Amino acid sequence: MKTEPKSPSDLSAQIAKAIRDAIIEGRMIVDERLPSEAELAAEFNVSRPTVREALKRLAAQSLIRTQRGAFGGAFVKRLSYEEAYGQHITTSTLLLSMNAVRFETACEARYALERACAPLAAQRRTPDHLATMRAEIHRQGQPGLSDESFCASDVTFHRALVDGAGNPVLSYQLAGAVEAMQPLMNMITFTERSREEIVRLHTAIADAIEAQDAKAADTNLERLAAYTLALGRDAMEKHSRKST
Amino acid sequence: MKTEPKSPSDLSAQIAKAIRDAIIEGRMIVDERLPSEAELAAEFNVSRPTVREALKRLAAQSLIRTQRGAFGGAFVKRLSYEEAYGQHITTSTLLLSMNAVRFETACEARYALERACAPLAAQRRTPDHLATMRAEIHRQGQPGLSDESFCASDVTFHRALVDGAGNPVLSYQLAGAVEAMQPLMNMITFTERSREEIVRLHTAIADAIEAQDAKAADTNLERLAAYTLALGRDAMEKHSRKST
DNA sequence: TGCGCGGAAAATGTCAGACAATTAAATGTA
DNA sequence: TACATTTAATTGTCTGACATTTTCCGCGCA
Repeated sequence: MKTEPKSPSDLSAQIAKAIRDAIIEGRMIVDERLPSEAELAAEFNVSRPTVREALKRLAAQSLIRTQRGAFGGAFVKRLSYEEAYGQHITTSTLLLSMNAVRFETACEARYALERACAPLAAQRRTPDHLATMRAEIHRQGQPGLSDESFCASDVTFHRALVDGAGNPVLSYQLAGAVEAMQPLMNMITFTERSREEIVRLHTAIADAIEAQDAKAADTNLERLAAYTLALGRDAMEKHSRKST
Repeated sequence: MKTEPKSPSDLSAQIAKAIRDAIIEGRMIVDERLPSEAELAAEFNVSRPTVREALKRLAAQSLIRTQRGAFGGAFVKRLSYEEAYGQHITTSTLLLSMNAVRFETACEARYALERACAPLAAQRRTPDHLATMRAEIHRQGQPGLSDESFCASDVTFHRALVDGAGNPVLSYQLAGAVEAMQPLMNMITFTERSREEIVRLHTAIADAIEAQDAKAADTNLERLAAYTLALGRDAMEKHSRKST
């Protein structure tokens, strides 16, 4: 007398879904303890390994944490910003790398979103954000910096800009867009001249943010978007010529 | 002679991480088959259930899919936009519900991002997008619509707006911001007057998008943001008064 | 009475072995 | 050749056991 034999097999997925729904719909609150594996097994009429597979699925999504020992068990976990960042970045990166997303598409998305942050960042940036931006600009001017390091510094710069908006939800959403672009950016070879131009634009952006001039920040971000797009188009073209 | 007894216990997490890294770093490509569970068990020197728990973790993140039968097994999965949407929405919703995010913060993030899409949507919207927007506006004008349905329709309207930008990466990033707001929006009681105002603004936005007038779209989105913020503040205030 | 220590208990983590279910390829047959 | 049957490989599930970790409680001792 099985409840529903509709979806053929994969009991652990069904059980995971049932528990996940309970958490999402708020029927279980943070730090509440789930029944023990044995109890869940009895409740769902499956064996303990099956329940365990279900719990591991939830653990992979940071929905629960487990704790050994007496009065241990599985607990609904408070999803921290950091973990959410991490998951979002992983997903975004894979999405881009596995779906042959055009450089233009990713670039457009990233700068559109970043420009949305700029006015807020101009209002609210703290000395900390400005210091980070300046430090990264300085690093980007160092000769002998590898292309990878240059890109990594670029990401840090832009994250500081985004964080400057002082809205953690915005930072979270943007993290995916900014970080996921890095693998695509890494394919670009930055000549000395292009680095100079980028540093120039970064400086202009930092200046505008410091001066709380939203309009100037937007203008220069737009220029940077256009320049990055051109660089990327160039690199992609070379790349495709090589493989043809 | 264990390889690394550094992190005590949770072999399945370590194994999952090892495989996940291999996929993220591109050492395994889409549709490539992983070794069978028995082979992985031998390779990592653990039992099959432990390997299975690791694989379930990866399956929960849509990194692999499994297939039964001869020549079945676990395969690296192409992460589809839809699945990525789903994961992002789940994570975003939980992040907001579990971290006592202020209505203002979420609202600000959402409209900042949406306004970033508007100019692109004005350029590229198709008749389909316009039709969806008009249909939802019509629904929102129906009397007797529950607050929940009104909110759901609101989400559909805004997703059509975002999709109108014709950039799937942008749609993906925005999905989290727009959908995750719904539980917060659901706490608002929409009076007849507030619905009228929202419908009026939605109509103005749809008109602007249809006329490809980016500036008008932006202006009205800004107004909608301000109005939503005011409604939300009101609702939150009442809510906190009730519980005090 | 107060304190520390050790065992019991409860829970997750891991293992071993078995069987069921499913699927594609190989094989046999008309 | 075309179709049915067998077979082998692989995941899905179950049972039972043991290892490990952690908390709690009671006991002995000062």
